[in-house]
Amino acid sequence: MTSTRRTSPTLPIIAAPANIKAACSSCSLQELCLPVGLSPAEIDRLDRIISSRHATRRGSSLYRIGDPFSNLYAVRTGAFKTVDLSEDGSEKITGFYLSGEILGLDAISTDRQNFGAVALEDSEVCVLPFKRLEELLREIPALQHHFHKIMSRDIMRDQGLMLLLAGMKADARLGAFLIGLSQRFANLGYSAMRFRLRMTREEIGSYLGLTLETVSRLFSRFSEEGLIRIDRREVEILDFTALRAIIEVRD
Amino acid sequence: MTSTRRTSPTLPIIAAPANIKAACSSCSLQELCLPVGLSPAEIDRLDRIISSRHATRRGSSLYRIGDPFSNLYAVRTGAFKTVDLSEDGSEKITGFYLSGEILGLDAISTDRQNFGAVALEDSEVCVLPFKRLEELLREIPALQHHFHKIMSRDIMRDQGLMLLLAGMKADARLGAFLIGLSQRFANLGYSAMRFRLRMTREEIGSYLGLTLETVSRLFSRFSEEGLIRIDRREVEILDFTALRAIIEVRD
DNA sequence: CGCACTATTGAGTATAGTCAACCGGTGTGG
DNA sequence: CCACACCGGTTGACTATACTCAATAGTGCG
Repeated sequence: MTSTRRTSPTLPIIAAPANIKAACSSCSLQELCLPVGLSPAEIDRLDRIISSRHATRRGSSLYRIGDPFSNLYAVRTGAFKTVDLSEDGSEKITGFYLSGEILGLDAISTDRQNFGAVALEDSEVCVLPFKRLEELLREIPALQHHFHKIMSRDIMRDQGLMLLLAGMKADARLGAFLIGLSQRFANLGYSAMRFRLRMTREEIGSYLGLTLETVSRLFSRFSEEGLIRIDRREVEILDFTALRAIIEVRD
Repeated sequence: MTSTRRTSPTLPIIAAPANIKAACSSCSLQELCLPVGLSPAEIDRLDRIISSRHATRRGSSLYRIGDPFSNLYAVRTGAFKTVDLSEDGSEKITGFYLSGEILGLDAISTDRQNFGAVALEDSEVCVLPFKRLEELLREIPALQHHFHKIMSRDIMRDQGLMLLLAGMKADARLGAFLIGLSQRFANLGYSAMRFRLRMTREEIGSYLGLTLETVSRLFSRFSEEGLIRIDRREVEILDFTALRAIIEVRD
């Protein structure tokens, strides 16, 4: 909504010049991203393999389905969606990624991108050359273990979503989605109770296996019931407990 | 649920004695499991960290939710399901695991088992102490990369299931399930066209987000339509192409 | 032999999907 | 600068898909 306004049409999509190259050592996401638990010296070694930052404009692709895989991407600022395209052209959203989260882990197994990554707002990522990262993992046990935890967390999260999709009714899905977003924003230091959705109703529906109409109706219902306040994409959670209660009603 | 009945109370669940300890070097799953692409010398080193095999009787748990995490498990023979228990006692199935597949990857992130693993038939696993495995990954780049691929493949597979659950109708879900099983059996060298289901209709339904009645009705319908022949748990795929066609009708 | 479990099938229902109209804000072009 | 078109969102009416409840039958194990 608003972000388009802020978007300067002249901003090119380029790797950032070397002088503003990525630097974990000075990054505010240090405690959420790859460097967790590393010593300053180790962070410095990590810094050295991160070739560049990369800006992606809202609506543009960071990578497309079928692209050869060579890098992982750590979201620095902004937000992304990953999308699966079916033959008929319709797209399904497989995930949303916020600051500190890693994109591209699924491509390791296939050496090609299996999904496309599209920026939901003007965003910036750190480019992590995977080959060099693997070398570094061999040398820094703490980084190795943390990387395994990151992949494992992805598996966990996906399984959580599977449970949600397989077992929950529409209202519980949307409730769980809001609570999940709330927690992720809280982790980033933002308010857990008030945040802005980065995606449309249609994108939420695609992700949750619902239609945009159902999502819209549920937002209205939650609002009437006093669980949330919602104005366009601004969400305020008014009754966190009641929202949690909705998702417990799992068959 | 039911499984308690069949479990013989006398067969102990134990680590196999040392003389029949796990040995990748002589395992028929070498090309599907961890050792993919390793030299004989490297496989030997892998062998040395695999402390034991472990037999699990049909219906018994390999591990339970909340167990501390220290090992991964490679399925050697048999099949497992992983289950999530909700407070009210109902269980949801998050995955099925056949020979050569790795159990427990989600627990790396939490240091505890997030799901329970229950044998669908009398089964045997190789126990992989994760700490020692990580050490070995640091020393054998080929093993490291393959392990990353295995984790990545898990992420891919989960995302595939998410797409299925979020976007497909009941018949497409079941069709995709059958085709997926068929491919996995084919990988193991079994027939792709004829196999035995290891799980009940209820377990399939739980996994696919359907009721057991819907699963049963769909099997009947597929059967009437000449797509498959099914007798209890014996499945024969008669028209693979038509089955594939069903799952394309997404959205 | 009988019980418990698994599976099949039917009838009625509820949930979410489909189709459609409408609204408001935003950005574009006359 | 205003009008208009477009996109995202809301709401309503109707419908279809899959769920619930229920009855029945076949298997396999104790």
